[in-house]
Amino acid sequence: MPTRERALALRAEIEEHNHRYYVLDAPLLSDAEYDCLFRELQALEAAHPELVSADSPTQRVGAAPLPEFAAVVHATPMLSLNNAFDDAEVTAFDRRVGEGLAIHGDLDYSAEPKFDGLAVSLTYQNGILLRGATRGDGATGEDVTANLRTLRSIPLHLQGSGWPTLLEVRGEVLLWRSDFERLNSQQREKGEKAFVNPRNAAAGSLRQLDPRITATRPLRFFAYGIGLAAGTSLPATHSALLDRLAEWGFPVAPERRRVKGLAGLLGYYAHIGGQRALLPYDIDGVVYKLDDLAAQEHLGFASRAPRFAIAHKFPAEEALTELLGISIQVGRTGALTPVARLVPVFVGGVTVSNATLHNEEEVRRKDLRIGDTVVVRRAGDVIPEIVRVQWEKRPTGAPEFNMPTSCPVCASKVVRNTDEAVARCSGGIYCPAQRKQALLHFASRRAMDIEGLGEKLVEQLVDSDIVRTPADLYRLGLLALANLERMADKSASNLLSAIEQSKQTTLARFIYALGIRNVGETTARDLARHFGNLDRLLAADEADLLRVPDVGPIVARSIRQFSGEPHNLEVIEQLRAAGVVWRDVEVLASTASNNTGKVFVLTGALPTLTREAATQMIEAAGGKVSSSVSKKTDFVVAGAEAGSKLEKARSLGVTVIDEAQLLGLLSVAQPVQ
DNA sequence: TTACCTCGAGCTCA
DNA sequence: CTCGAGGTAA
Repeated sequence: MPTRERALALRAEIEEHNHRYYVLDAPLLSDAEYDCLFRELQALEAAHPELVSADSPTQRVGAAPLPEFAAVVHATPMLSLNNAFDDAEVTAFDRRVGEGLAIHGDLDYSAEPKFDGLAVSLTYQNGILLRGATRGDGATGEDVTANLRTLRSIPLHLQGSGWPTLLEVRGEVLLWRSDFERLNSQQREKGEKAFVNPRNAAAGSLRQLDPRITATRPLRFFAYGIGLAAGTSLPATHSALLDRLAEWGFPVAPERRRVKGLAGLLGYYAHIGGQRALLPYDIDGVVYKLDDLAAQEHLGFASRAPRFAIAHKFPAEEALTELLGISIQVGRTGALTPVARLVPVFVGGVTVSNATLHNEEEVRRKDLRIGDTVVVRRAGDVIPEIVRVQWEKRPTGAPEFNMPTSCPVCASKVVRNTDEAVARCSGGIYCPAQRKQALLHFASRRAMDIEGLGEKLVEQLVDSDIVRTPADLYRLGLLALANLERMADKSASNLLSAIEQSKQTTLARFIYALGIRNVGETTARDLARHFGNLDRLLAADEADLLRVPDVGPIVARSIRQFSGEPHNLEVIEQLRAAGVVWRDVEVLASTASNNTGKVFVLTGALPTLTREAATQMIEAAGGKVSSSVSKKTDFVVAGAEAGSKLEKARSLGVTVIDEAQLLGLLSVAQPVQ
């Protein structure tokens, strides 16, 4: 057989066995027989490098390391699902779906386990794996193609036929528990650190810059849906779509089922719950999706999650531990937060030793006392929470918790407004804790972006009284930094140059950096845009401030309080004197105000602009971009394959425009900065 | 909130 | 080798 044909045959055969092993879980060959084929192909390709192709199974061993991961903008955002924690919430979901579709009687759902891994997106062009990306914040993720290529359960090219020319498959990367155990014993043998749970091990493996390391980690993939498909028609139901994905070579959960109505959903939940410990991988619940894809489209999305699907989560794992004490954290605004210090306990896959208690009321309600035995869980997957106290184990004489009446850091009086739950230290800038937080905020990435000024450094700078206000940062010299820990020549000069660089900023960033209460990034931008320069903002009275879009009485009062404080004005003067500058934003001209406050909704794929670019342009012109169509929407910008938003716009009589019309609208108001 | 990866640089010991 | 900072993910 000619070499070329032999290579192709070997590839096909190896892929087939990969598929049988990793996807169907039904191998035909022993590992040794498989290795034999694999080595033959490797040898062939080594002898004939021109035969090597990116979709050859030998390429799964991992390409050369990358300097960094590139950003990937998702064609359609990778949203998360709403959660249901009990039967009542599932019942409500089923009722909402029925009402939304005006259907009485049982609905058909597709139900599947909810894998505990990381969400990824795989893009195939003409059947070839083109790109793999992490979910990121839903809009933008990271390009981890080289790493995902090494997963044998991910097809490098699609099988079967009838696949779209452009296909984006979404699914979960995870480790099976048995593979995780094996990986950890290998790690220990090599003298490296073991991972604490399969999810983190999978996440860590995927974030390796060197794909050759990823290749040695037994990661798996399960597909659960698609983000995009162009060039062919798809099945009418989600369950048929999953079957189709299986035909194309993707692993899909064998536990998936079609179920009918609420009873079917709850029955499935109970069934999978019973199987949970027997499954080879970790799951944290089950997912229900309305099966009919057209009906899904009809229901559409509410804010950040689809209306047609929900995750029914298993109850969070709980553990017993002891409350060692309650410490008080002082925030940037002086807010005092009680934090439970716990005897470390492993729960929900991590070791928990702290849990925020939010405020005094919360501690009272749970009646926590030092020395109590408490039930701890991780609520909503992440935040540790004290569920309750085991009263019977309470040590005798344990005193009630009281919020301190003076700040634990600066001893200033603690005040609490009658209508608020939070107690605050009244020390303001005299409180070192508040100063530290204010400085960290000032230096943070979204504010002045002073790289290298982190927690430990701020701690040292404030404690040694080298820095009291943000303006002091700009007076720092090599000498002042000389005696600090971990701050030798190189670090010091890097810090100074980062501080120097931060002097060039924007008005919006600067306003945000000031840390005015209730003024976050968005409000800071609104203020910068409205007033155009800082002096006008500082001189504004409440009435002026209320004219800014989205500024209400509370925000207006906070700003007035800030600018009425001479010390704040002084620091601002010092900052300007030190050379902090920004280009004043021109107040939008009257022609531009055509778009001011107008609400745009983007739907479908625009011919030339990305969603991000369109959003930026609209915002720069004073408009707003919203994710869902309502009566308040002024324009719906529709692109190719616009879906339910377009229908909704028509039914509400909202003006629908295309990209060209959008550009026309915006062109009268060119972005100012 | 915790766990993980990665980087640059400081510290430590030969 | 260890630390601090900065990033990501759930």
